Amino acid sequence: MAAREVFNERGYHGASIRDIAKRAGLSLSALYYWHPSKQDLLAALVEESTMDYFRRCDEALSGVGQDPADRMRAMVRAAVEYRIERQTESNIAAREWRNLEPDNRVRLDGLRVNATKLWSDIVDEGVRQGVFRCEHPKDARRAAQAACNAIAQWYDPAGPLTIEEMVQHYIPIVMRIVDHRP
Amino acid sequence: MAAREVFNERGYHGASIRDIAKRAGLSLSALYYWHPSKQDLLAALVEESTMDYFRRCDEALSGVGQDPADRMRAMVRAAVEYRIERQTESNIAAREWRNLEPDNRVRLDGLRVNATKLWSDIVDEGVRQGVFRCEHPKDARRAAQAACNAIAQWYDPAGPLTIEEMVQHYIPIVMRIVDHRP
DNA sequence: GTGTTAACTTAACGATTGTTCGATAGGAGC
DNA sequence: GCTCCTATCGAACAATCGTTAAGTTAACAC
Repeated sequence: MAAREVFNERGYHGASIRDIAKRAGLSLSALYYWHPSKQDLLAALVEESTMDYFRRCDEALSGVGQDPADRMRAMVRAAVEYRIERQTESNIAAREWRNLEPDNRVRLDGLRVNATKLWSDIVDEGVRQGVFRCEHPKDARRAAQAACNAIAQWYDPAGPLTIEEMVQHYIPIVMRIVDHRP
Repeated sequence: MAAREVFNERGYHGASIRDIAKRAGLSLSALYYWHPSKQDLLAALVEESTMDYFRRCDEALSGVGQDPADRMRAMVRAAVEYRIERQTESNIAAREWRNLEPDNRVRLDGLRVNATKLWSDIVDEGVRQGVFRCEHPKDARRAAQAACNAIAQWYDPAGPLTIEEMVQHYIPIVMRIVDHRP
């Protein structure tokens, strides 16, 4: 989808449907034959990307045991990989969320809440077991998510850091945020 | 400035100059009498806000000694206070940075680099002295900044957390991110 | 009273926006 | 040969966009 590139470069309102069509190698009318509206282009993109994020996290957790530390490590891996591998969509979803029309926003907010709950449950269980000793679990969770989310804003695929290195850097950071003590 | 509200609600391209004028209680032409262009409205807003951030950080650091831990705590306080007290401008600057025209962007990028260097210098000095033991200072700095920056995205002034509580929550989080050991 | 200036007004400018319409080309089925 | 359907085209729609021009009002200086 070429809408991805144009939305990323110019933002939702800054991107014209003519730019998108041109980038896709389609005429204006041909684009409308395939997609009903500009809003639908954004909603479809955000939905696919958000579902991909949730699915990655869900699968990562299903492949690991019940230990909160293990689950947190799996979660960070999934999150870091997603933010890098789906960098463009991640940034569009973050920036253009507000430009979704109410129906789309409400529907997709559900997905977002689900994903955040995956983080919360791990932190809460770790605190309950006493292996995470952070004083404020909610803020620890927010800090951990924010650190991972921000990767999409600055990561340079042509830079020195591989995805695996990023995962290995961010796992200890997040473990310290939740104050993990084995 | 009413541009602040409208840019925040609709984004730069989504906000029309007519909306901004109406919100300011001005006619369209009266707005143009006071401000040369829509782009100038955004640039002025972002510049003032970014300078305020830098000034707050700078003053916080000048009021504290050379100990990296003390300096980091002062920095977190300044950052958290800024993200809450200037929440709207903070969000606009973050989201609409890309919509600054090249001249404005280049000029303001300098400010942003300066602010980031304040963080880097503290982390680097802490690592040099051995009081911060994080393995990857650059990523620790990025995580700390991201955690503080994100506050502007979710903080609710009508919610249960006061500014001072936020400061007290985020100082230990950041100290753990840089792996401070006294 | 005359001239100057600041602070607006109404009206319009050309350009671009998202979207739609009717025409048409080409292939498949019969 | 005829019909149907998919995919696309060029052209146009009304609306809105950022910006500007020209005229008006009120206050003040001298």
